[in-house]
Amino acid sequence: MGRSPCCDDNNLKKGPWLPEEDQKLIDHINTHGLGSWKALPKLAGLNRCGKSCRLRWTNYLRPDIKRGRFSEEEERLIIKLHSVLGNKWSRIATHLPGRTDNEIKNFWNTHIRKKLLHMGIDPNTHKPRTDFNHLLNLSHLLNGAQFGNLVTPWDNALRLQAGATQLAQFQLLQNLLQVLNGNALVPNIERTSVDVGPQNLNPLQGLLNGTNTLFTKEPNLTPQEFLNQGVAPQAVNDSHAISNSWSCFEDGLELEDHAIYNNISSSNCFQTEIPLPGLVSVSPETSSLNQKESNTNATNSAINSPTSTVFDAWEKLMDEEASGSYWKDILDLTSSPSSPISW
DNA sequence: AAACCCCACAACCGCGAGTAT
DNA sequence: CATACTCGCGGTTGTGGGGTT
Repeated sequence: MGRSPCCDDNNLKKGPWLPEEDQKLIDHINTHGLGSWKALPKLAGLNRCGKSCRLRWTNYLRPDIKRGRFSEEEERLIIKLHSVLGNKWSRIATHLPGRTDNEIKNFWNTHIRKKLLHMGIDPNTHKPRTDFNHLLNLSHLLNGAQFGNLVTPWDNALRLQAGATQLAQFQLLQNLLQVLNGNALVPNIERTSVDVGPQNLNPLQGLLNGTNTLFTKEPNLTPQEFLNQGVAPQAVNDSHAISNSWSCFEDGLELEDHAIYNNISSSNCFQTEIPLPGLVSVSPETSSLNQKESNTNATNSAINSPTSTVFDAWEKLMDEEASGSYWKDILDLTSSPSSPISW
């Protein structure tokens, strides 16, 4: 089957539309309604191909198009829909009255995508990014300390701080990842090293040498299994809060999308059937880190809120990280000689 | 003030699916 | 059934405007 000869005519005008052209198109459609796009240009007196006319109409001239900035509500909806439908912009657009697929696509590529990346979330998978370059970069400092090639005591202090920061970040990230993956919480930090053997006690080492990832796949647990493993009941409740928030969103989906959503969520996206744990650490080692409980409340409350999403938690985390107040307390704890952390 | 860079968005291109002949 | 054609979608590009150096 050959390609359509629709726009092969080189004499047809391309590029930005002039107001007169817009008016011709509008007048024609108002008078004759939508018919064959192929025939429209000639009938409307336009030196454009039908495809160009259709695009101009559907993306710009249609009277029901809502112009202007996307609201936060719309942005959240787009993110959620994208996590369910992927790059099905036309499908996503059907859930946002007055918005075109092209507009949503542009908004995604220019705003949301960057925002998610900044938050450490892979915009394609909606899971946390596996390329934590900043963590890896920091880990070089650790490696230096590990091999004893310190130059000055000041270097040592810097590396210690970097290491402590990384450990704290890793632990928190780990919990978040567990939440996002719908997995049980890791009881302690050594748990992540199980997959790579007892010699690899540094989780970052696994990241560096490729033997470990931030997404240690573990079996999903039922609420009862959660409890049996000693996870606080609150954690289970928290998980239901997230599930509820998702189910609210599900209500807004059409049946067709619902089927897709269920398919995705049960495989590699968000888990709603399996309860999600809360952002609480049960690690004996890290419990001392979490003594500064007030500092983690912001993150926890984000999860506790029935209307919050995982993205809220991430955003809060990143804000905390940026402000440094949260990490400062951890650093104060871990940079002391009696630091409970040892790799 | 000019040059350069970056960003947002409109528009284009190529492809696949669906439909008519 | 094969072919021709149209339509719609998603990826990509081009361009204008604003900000920065």
